[in-house]
Amino acid sequence: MRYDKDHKDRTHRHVLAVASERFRRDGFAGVGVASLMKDAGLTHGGFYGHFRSKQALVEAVISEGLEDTLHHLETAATDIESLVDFYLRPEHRENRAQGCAAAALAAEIVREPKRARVAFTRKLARIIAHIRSLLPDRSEHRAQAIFALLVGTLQLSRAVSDRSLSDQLLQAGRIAVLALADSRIEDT
Amino acid sequence: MRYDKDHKDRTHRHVLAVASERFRRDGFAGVGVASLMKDAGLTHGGFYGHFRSKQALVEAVISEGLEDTLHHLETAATDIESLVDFYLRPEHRENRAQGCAAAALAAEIVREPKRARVAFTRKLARIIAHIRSLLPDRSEHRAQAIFALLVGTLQLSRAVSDRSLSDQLLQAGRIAVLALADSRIEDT
DNA sequence: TGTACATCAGTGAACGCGCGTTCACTGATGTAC
DNA sequence: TGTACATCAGTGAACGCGCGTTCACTGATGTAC
Repeated sequence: MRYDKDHKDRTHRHVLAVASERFRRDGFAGVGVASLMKDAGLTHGGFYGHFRSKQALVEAVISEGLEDTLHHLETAATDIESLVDFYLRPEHRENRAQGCAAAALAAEIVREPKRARVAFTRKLARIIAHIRSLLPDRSEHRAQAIFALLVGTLQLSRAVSDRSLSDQLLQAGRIAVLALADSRIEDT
Repeated sequence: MRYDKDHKDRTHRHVLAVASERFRRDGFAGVGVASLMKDAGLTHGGFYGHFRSKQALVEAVISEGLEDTLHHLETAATDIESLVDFYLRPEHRENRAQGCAAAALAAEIVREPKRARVAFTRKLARIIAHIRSLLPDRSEHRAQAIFALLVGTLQLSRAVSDRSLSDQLLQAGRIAVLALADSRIEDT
């Protein structure tokens, strides 16, 4: 079956998008090539027409596959309050696949080769720059701490088995982020 | 070779301890039974004399294998400043295997069965209770946010490829934890 | 005290299985004549 | 306009490999007589 000129490109992006969700839900090691391609509506053999290896896919997802989520966060968070509303809402906790990649994958990215960690670092820098732009004093340190707090809060709220504790953690994170954003404390 | 009465018990605890380190470094999926037992100085077949399955080991590590680390944190952190000194020091960032299990494994524990998440929740509650005892106002919310901030900061500082950014993140986390601990903001 | 036997933690070959990867093939459609 | 051929994204059988797991076995030492 011959396809139109940009068919392969569309498939490539589709596989990347599916992988991006599967990785966030099941981890890099938890997603097999065959299972991934099945989710994408294809068979496993075709994978290698799009990516050199599974490792190459992991790196492609980190450097290209998370663009939409980042964009989503950048547009949804127009001030600190909308940032916490967006990030710490229960639906984000429940939906790892479409959620923040840093919260889902940071612990695994540690084990990836330098190239992948460089790509992750670039994304992180963009997020922090965005948060910084929402802060009254444009503090870099404060922006960094706020994002770390968001990531940690979301992760703990997901890992915990007790629903009300999980809700409490989200609430605690919310209050602390707002406190940090308002804080008058110097950061040097 | 017949062994003395508590030999098997010692081996059991030894395998548990080795697994606890390997899991924190390589993730649950990244540690094979054979490789684990080799690290413990044994052969793979013997594993099943100690644990019903790899899954049972994962659950055993979560509910029993992290006791020493928890104890370590509880004794090292006698006030908020020693807590951040202990948690956010570069050696902790570099040493995942002996470091905080929440930072290393929270993102993976999400995928574990309820039983494992219940065990994790208990550990987390103890940590938070300890942090709470260090706070001037004994605020639960603040203690929760502080631990989330510590976890998120450590993870991001580990994932990032740039050394000076990583150091900056640790520093930003430190300042923010101290700010939160001092904060006069109400938390209801 | 000496000998035969029981014990049982640990060994390592073997199992089925799913992994990542390769490759000869398919077949719908664009192109050449 | 009709026919022969080239193209190439996607197919699926097959590969070696390491996984988790099983099990018959080993062999040092405690126990029975």
